[in-house]
Amino acid sequence: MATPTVENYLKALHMLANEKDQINVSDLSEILQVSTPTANSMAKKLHQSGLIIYEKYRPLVLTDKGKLEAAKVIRKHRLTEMFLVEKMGFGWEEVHEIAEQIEHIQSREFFDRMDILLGNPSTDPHGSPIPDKDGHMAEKDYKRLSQCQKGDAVVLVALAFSSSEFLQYLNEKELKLGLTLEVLHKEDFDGSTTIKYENNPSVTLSKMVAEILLVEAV
Amino acid sequence: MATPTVENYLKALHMLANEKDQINVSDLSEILQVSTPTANSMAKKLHQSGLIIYEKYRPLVLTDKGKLEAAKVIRKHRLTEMFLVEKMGFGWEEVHEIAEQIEHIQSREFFDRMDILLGNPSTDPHGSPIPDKDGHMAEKDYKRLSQCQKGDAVVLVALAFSSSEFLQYLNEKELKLGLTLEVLHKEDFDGSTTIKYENNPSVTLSKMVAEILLVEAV
DNA sequence: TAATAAAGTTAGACTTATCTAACATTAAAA
DNA sequence: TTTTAATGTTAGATAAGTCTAACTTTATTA
Repeated sequence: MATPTVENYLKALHMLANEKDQINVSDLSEILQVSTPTANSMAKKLHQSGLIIYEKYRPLVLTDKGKLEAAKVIRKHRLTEMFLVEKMGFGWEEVHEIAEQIEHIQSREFFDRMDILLGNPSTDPHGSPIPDKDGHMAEKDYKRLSQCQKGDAVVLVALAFSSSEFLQYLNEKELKLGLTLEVLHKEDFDGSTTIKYENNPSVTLSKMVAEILLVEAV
Repeated sequence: MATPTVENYLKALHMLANEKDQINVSDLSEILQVSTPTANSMAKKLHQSGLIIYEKYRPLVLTDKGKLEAAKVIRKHRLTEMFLVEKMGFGWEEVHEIAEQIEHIQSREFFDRMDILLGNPSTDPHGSPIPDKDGHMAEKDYKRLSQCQKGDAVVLVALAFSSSEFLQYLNEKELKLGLTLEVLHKEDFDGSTTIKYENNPSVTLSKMVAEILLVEAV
């Protein structure tokens, strides 16, 4: 069985693979907050276990086995986040740290039970897809709110980023997944987007924020 | 913060303190399945942290600080067991191994939430008391079924031992906490006890089993 | 293309938690 | 009470995961 440390490296590699086409040792060291020699020696170890392909001075590549193991960890993490929100009453901004620990629990039954109680959810509380038991993950390519035009009506379905600070910001604005957003105005000057939703007065979001909000046409 | 390993040592020490009046290094090594030198060196470390009193060749004694920390771990373990049974549908014979892992999660909020959802339970699924947040634990001194006389009617309230094999045995006999047991017969020869409960035909329990079943007068 | 910067690697050390082998002390038995 | 058995301790080794310092390779830029 993979140690919690190995699980964390696999998870990081899987996330990075979705963001970049080349994963360097330094990417790994940065995301996991360890020194490059540490990431390097772990890369060798993962290679020995057949989880990645590692060759000196070359980018890191997850093997199929590595991808599957990584998806399993991500599944455990996201099911946990959903469970914490739906069944235990936590806010979406509180669950990451706890799920970061619970994802390392070794018990198929425990996570299967969560899955059943949640009714086989397909996404976590931030709209990120939950891999199925075989490691398959619906990699949807959502549009960003920043790409929408004046007059568009869209549903907020996911977030491209979900730090607890950012989630708290969304809480203050009463922005939640599932809301229908109407684009009232797009400011060319700074790329900001003004929207209206629910009973709130219109709200102007910076370009940075509008790029994080992932939407689907109504 | 205590590491998971330290938490395990403290838990073991607290359990041992309730069973014996002297805790030797070898007791600790046996219960935790480590070598005596390992238990010895950990004892020195716990002493340094002010969690136990350790002197060469002397029995180990938990300090107040150590007792409190141990009680906190036991609280996390037992709340988890109760949560797994009451909120996630696990059988009482399945929860120990999972709770053994979850007890090391570092998040006050997580366990507080369990506590609230469970309505501040005072015992775990096996009838063992759950310490409160200050580490106080109701140390009830229940009578054993083996001490009951013919004609007694008692309620099964807790178990003095709860391995998954034993719990499975109780499942087969449909014995659960809360049941009222009538003592029909006591066999002097082998110390066995014959009881009747619910709609079952009468059942004879060995002396060994009757000593594990903790009861209260109806 | 040669010099410099950035990234990657090796070597060696540290910490935690574990082990075995050897030795010391206390307790039990003859 | 002396011998033997049980228990406890020390010393030294190991594995996982981490670090810093020094060196190598690849990439960038002048």
